[in-house]
Amino acid sequence: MTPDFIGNWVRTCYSADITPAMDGKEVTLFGWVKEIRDLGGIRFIILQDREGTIQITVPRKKVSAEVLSKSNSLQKRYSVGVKGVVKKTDMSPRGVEVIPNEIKVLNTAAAQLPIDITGKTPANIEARLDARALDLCQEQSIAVFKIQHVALDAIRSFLFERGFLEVHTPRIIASATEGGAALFTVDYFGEKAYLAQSPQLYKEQLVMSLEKVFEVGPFFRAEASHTRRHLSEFISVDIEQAFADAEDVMALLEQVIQHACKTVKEKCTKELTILKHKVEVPEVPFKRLTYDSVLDDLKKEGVEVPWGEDIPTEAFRTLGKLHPYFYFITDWPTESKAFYIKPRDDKPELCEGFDLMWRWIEIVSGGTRIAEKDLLIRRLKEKGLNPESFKHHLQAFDYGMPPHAGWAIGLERLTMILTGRRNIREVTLYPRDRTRLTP
RNA sequence: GCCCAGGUAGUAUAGUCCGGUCUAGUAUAAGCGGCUGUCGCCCGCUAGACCCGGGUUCAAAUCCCGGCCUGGGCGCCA
Repeated sequence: MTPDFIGNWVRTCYSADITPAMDGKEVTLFGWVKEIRDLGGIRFIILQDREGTIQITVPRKKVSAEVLSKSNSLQKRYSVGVKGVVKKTDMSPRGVEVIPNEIKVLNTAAAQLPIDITGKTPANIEARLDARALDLCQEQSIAVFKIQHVALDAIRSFLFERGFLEVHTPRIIASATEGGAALFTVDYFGEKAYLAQSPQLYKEQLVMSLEKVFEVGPFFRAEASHTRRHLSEFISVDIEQAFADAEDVMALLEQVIQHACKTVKEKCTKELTILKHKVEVPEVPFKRLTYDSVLDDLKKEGVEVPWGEDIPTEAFRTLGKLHPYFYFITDWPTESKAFYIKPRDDKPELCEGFDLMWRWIEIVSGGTRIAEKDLLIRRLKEKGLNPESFKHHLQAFDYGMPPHAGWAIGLERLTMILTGRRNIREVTLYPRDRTRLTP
């Protein structure tokens, strides 16, 4: 079939914009055939676009031969344009339908689709990701990414209003930022380079000049994780603030999270309905649990964690049952956190690092950073890292590094919470994990 | 890196434990035909699958071994 030309057609509205009040008005719609229900003398075509669906009703005896033959040639996923008249009716779900005057087939599609787009036979995550471009056409997928967009937009506006500047630090770096986590290597004109696992060191340097910065971008970790909450490439929402400590940025963070939840709840009612999910707006301040109190609570639940060690996932799952929403864990042992987290002045074995938890999942980590060069060098050594490979970072500390603090939100993990999805790959357009590099 | 589970039509599944009426069932999708108010439309017909290789056996989707692939858990972390 030869596709029609789009010509001078211009979309007048999205499917979702059509209301019974528009009865009799002519509209031009673009979209895709989602479903066809042909009853013989009357045919219903469900046209889908980004904003939803609308029923195109084709009564055989009341439309032109041209429209009848075009509508007859349609199949699922055909890309089409429809010019027609809105008709108010109590016989369609939204109280409206469109009677077509002209139909353009802009492109065809394979008859047998790799996944069911009507949702009658839902595909597994593997089949969905293999056919991701098509999978993303499903209204649930669209809802997920609209919610992510709204949440990120809310976070950005919130930070803009509080004087944060958006920055972009390098993805290609010469040495590890944190040690530990594995890095992807890159051939940089014959020199060995790495993909950044975090903007940590750069954003810290920027507080000397721009004072309050944030960055939204992808970062890379070459950990061979096999879980529902890890990706090799993930989006981090990072902030760093001069003349601030952990308490300051925690207060900012809980407001950011609250604002994102509130905005999504208000603006995404349609998407949340599609996903059958409810977003609860958390009250601030969030609960603040110290590492020591967490260990005590776990002990009461019969879970022993030796002091000084990181809390294992199983223990976090227990903790998540005790605290079923957002909560902070503070006062971690200095040794359990990264080298740049500031030890407490009064108790150096504890530090000013914190995690923001949601049930059993860590979604944010942050803290007061070390601003004093000698202490930073000592901490590097204690962590088994070579200060020499951090010399370019360390030099910044010779020029008036202010006290500062910051955090990093895992955007996909936040999106999981806001959308109720249980697999991080569902909330990632094209996820990269241990075994998936395509599509 | 370690551990567990699993690969049956386009998709999702039953059957596998305990080998044989499995000539592999069902739903949905697809193709053809029918139907003027569907909204998971309905009805009839058609076509469509046991991951690969080896072994055991009279007989393997089913049991054993190896491989490949996938999902999940742990560790690590966002």
